[in-house]
Amino acid sequence: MKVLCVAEKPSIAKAVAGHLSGGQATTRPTPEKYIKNYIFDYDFGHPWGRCEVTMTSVLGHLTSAVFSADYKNWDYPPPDRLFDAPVNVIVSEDKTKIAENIEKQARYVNALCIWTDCDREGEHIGYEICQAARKGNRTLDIKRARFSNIERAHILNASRTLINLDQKQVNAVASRIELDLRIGYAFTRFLTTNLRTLGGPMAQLMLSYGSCQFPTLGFVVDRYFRVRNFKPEAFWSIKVMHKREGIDVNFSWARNRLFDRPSVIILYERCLAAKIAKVIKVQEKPTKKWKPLPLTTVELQKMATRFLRMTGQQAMETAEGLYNKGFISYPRTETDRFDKGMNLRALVQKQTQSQAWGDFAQNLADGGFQQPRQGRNDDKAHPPIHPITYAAPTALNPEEKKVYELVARRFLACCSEDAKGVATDVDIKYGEESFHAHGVVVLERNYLDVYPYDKWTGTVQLPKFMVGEQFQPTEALMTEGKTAPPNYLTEADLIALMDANGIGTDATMAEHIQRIQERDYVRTVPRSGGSGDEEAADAPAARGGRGGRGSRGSRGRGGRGGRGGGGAAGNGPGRVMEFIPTQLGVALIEGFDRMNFETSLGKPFLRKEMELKMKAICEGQTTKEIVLNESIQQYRHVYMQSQQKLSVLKAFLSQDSTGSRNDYRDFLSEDGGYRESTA
DNA sequence: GCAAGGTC
Repeated sequence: MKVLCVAEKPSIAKAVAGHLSGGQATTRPTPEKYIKNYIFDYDFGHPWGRCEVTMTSVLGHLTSAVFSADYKNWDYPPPDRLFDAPVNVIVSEDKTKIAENIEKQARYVNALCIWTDCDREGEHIGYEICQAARKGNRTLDIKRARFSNIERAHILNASRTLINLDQKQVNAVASRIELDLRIGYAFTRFLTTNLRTLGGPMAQLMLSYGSCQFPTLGFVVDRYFRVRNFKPEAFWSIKVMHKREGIDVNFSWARNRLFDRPSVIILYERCLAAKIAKVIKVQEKPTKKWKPLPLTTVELQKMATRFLRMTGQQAMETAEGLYNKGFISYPRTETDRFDKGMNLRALVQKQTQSQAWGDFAQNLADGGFQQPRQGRNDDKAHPPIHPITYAAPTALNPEEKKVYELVARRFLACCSEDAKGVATDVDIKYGEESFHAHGVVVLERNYLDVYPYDKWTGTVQLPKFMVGEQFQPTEALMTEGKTAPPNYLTEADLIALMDANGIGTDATMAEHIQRIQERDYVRTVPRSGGSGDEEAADAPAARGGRGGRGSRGSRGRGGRGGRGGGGAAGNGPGRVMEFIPTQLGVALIEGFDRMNFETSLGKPFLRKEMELKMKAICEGQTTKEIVLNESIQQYRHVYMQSQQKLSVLKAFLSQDSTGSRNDYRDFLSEDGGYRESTA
């Protein structure tokens, strides 16, 4: 019996061949420089038994969907013909050598075993491999291995419990490919050729539409309007401060704030009249700050943009470099839980060599090790991102050093203990009003020692208070403030939105963000100092107690998580980049919102719909043919509407090109309508 | 010249 095994990428082929052969595989080069064939013997058990094995790989997808040559021209046939033009699946030009290698190897074997990633795209790639192999051999027995990591025992187990390819998943992906091609090409040509006639800057531009890039742009535009149309509201509050044991204890008002000044004045004056505050509750209880979850791609990108002064794209390129050098595991994963079988202690041990975090790792190795928390996501294809082997700083360039450090520290944090502390809560009654103070003392920093990206804020120690005791507050203030607009989106925010709404995959999100910048739909600008916090500060409106006057208008800091706090990896505050749409970007989104009443291309719902349809195909509730028919009809309808109301879109864009000022407020859609986070 | 998805 002879078997051909094919993996999705060279690293998997190498690892699997290593395990199956017991390190005894013979390596042969192929015409494609990245790909090698491994030859060895292996006993698959029933039914194949002892086999001569050739193991090789592809590099992702082998094929691509293309229109026939009659549709090359942008003007004729008109773009809407792309909705039903024939689509051909061909081996991509840069993959012919790979396909030929598989075809040729298939001639010498009886069976084919697919070792692609166990996700939907992997299933489709598996199918592409089948097609290439069948060209060389019509009578192959075809199976697929199911595996989610490349631990030896796991791989050996997978090789003995082979399954069949899941044609439903293959069909789901085939639908996605065809729809993205038809819709993307049709609308891109439609936009570009029609709006070119406006002249001016439009004449030169490429205006692309894509099922991921447009919703990504939509998020930026939506936030832009929320900021622009924000109406600040004045509010008033009462703050009580008491100095004891050299500590200023700030008590916050149980009512937080009211938007009615006279009421606050009355309540405030009652407090002052009472003069004395009484402690009604003192509570001390243990508390902890949880260590982070194992690292996913989305999380890596969010952290890199926050703490490493990198874009998501740069972070991914750097992580890929580290992966290709064997320093870190595969960087494209949705999984935030480690497989129980993984030997994490051995990986911790490897980090003990580090100057920077070796001592911490040694502590874990000496008994401090704790099993990581288990997140809820598992893509069944890859483990969380973790260091594979120790990388000396001298072996890395500056970017790689930062990303590697992040991955290593995150991993060690995962394998250590939550930070522990004691929280103190003090409630007082001052007149008729209740106030509250909260303090935390950190007792054991634990993971925080290796993980400078997290801070345990609010670590203020409170002095002793006794229930029933009375005191005259050092100071009581009536404060006033204004609600402040939200911030424009940072890259981390944008990635989080895409993730929560299923726009793009972990491997492509950063590309979509880059693409809408290339297209001049959005730009990044440094965050200006002004806005930033949920609420603008509390300028004192009046003071009482024994205190004097304070300075006006100091703006509170803090608010949103993730600012500053880089520590070793450091990112100074004040260089946060924000995404704002260009007038072109605004015009496209708003134009589509106005043109197509029920299905706006700018909203993320369409992508979510496609996702649901793919799931339905996988679960057997519908078929590829039905989904393609439905969706093409739907998008053709949107296309026709867009064509009819082209003047609306043109109006938006010509305002842009003449440079006239728009008041976009009229066009703001009330409901955001999409999810703000996964939480 | 256009999409999004793999991977190098």
